[in-house]
Amino acid sequence: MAGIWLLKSEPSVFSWQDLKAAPQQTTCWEGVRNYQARNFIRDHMQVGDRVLFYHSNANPAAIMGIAEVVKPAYPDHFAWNPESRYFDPKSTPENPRWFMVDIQYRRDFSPPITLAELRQTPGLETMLLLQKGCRLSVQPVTELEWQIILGLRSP
DNA sequence: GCCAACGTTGGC
DNA sequence: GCCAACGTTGGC
Repeated sequence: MAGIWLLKSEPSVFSWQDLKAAPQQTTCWEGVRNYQARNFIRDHMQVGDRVLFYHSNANPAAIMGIAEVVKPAYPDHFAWNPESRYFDPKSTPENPRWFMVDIQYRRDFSPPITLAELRQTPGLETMLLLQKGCRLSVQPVTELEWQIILGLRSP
């Protein structure tokens, strides 16, 4: 069964609007430099997985909409570029340390689902995003959490 | 801008 | 393997 994920992005770095404006409304998800997040990407993400796109360090912090994984994990070549902010000299083409997927826009939540709204929603109390101190930028989402969140913006 | 929470690094 | 120091995240 296809997985469900929540991806965090700071809108000042890469926003939901940036995704929608990208060619084919698709982007590579470069720059993940945390091992736990890397493992989710490399070992568990599949084409067709659904993605909640979350704006962190934003006002307000919110889930902006839904995207989908359209390319399976491949080496994050930004790690090999000394000019990149994501450069990591310990990652090489022969032995890549970091991986990314491509995601494509699917639809908006209108309005976005703010962190405050998520916190008020019954059934989401154990969602990883809402746990104190959880900084993980790639998080698995349960089917139940997904259904509850979709229900907040059912057409 | 503050600061708590967390992950990583590196000396020992 | 321990753990202090440091850097980063991210809500507020």
